[in-house]
Amino acid sequence: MSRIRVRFAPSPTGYLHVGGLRTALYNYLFARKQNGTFILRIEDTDRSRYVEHAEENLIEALKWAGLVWDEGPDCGGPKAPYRQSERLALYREHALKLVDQGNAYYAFDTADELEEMRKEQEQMRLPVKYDRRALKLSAAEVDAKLAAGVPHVIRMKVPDLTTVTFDDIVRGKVEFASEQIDDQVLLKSDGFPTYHLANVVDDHLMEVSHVIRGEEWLSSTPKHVLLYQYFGWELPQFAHLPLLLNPDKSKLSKRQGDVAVEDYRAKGYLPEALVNFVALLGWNPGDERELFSLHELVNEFSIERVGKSGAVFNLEKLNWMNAEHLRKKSDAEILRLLKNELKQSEFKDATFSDEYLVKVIGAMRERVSFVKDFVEKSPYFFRRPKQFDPDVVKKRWKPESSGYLKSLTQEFSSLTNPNKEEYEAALHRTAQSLNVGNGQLIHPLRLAVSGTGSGPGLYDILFIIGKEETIKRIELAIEKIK
RNA sequence: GGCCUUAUCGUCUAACGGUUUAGGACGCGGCCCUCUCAAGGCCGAAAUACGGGUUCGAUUCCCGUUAAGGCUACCA
Repeated sequence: MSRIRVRFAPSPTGYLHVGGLRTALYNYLFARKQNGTFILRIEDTDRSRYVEHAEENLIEALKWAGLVWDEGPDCGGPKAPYRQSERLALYREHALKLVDQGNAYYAFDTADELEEMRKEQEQMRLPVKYDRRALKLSAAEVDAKLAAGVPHVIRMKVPDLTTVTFDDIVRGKVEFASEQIDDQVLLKSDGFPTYHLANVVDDHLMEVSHVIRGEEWLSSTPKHVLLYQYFGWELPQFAHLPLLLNPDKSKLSKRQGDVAVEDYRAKGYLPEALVNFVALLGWNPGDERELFSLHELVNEFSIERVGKSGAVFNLEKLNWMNAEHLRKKSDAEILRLLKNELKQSEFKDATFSDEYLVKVIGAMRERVSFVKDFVEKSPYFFRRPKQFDPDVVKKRWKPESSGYLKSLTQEFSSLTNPNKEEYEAALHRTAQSLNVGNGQLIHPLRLAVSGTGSGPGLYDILFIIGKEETIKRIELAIEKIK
């Protein structure tokens, strides 16, 4: 049995698409599970779409997600180079070989001529396809044009009247009539290969055993199969993954939301959550578990369980999953993330001890979905309330409240280093002496110290901000009530 | 238009012909817990696109219809 070798072969368009992340992830999981090799190959054969720093962004996003490759442009490997723009001679050599064998031919048509041809075909409601006009040229004419330096491409010659068949791991047997297959350009006039040629040549030379890619490639797979046959190479196994969809079921794209991994990163999603989420878009373990670490996914993944139908990218479930992954983290991990978050917040100049922040984490971890929620949902742990929620004020601050709060400050003042229970006891005592229900004190007090009507248990808040601060905040609130 | 692919709750999905009154999760609604908000627990509404076959029996197999998507470049 030959070694498992798979690759993720993105074109550097400037960012990593979440669909690309899913494809990369499945390749990675498949390789790791089978003890195979995961290769990163950059398909930069379109000079007109060159984007600066695209490759760095791609690598950055992949690393952020936690994926690690064994061979690639950054780390090298036995089949280097891993950037197609650095392998041009290879493609030319192979294209020429096909011409020699009669499986490909030169064509000298201009872009305008081709466009006109297509227009006519469309008008006559014919399938749009290269009409092989270049094949009418005699050998002498071709040589003359070549010698004269006329711009040209090399096209593959698709056989007539045959059926191209291949087995796809996710879709089963797929067939195409060769009449439907266009004489695809293999080598462009700028000397660069098209995807089809470069992809086949590289996959063979890099000994790729399984081609796992998006469904958008299914239609061009017969061209690739033909090329393997022309070269006399063994076919890899193909697995075409279902597409990731917009809410309207079209292929996931910009315009309808965020598609770049970096967008999700910037919005505060955890890499574990994004990875877990996209893993489940088209694959499931067969039982009812849904929460997985990358490591667990490696153990559970099987390409046979990949589904066939497209999956809508559902943000709400991603949000839930982010909360789940966040809550699973240790205090120490969240502390690191929170400190980082604080540095980018309005509190970047304030300092808080780790001990203090860990208390905040303990109080808030069941109430947040994102790290930034610690700051956004409970800013009162980092500064005094700036304003008091008007709806809550209306409901909780009655005329008698300021008197109650005053009593509370007196009671609290007598406490030394109170813990949660002592705050609670003190509040109960005050309520009793005032002859009112605990709620008459709890709600106004919560509002006074936090500015809002919701959050962790009141005594947790008091304990965290401390006695001096509690009393100060109550006093400031009393001013407001007046 | 042509070719290819797909089709279970709103969404992600389970069910590899019978154990199914079609299961789980997100979201949604209700209840419990409770100082609030969450978390948690319980309950609920919610789906096999349609039509033919095959079979003792179809979500599951076959055909057709419909719908959706992908591809149809000297882009990947």
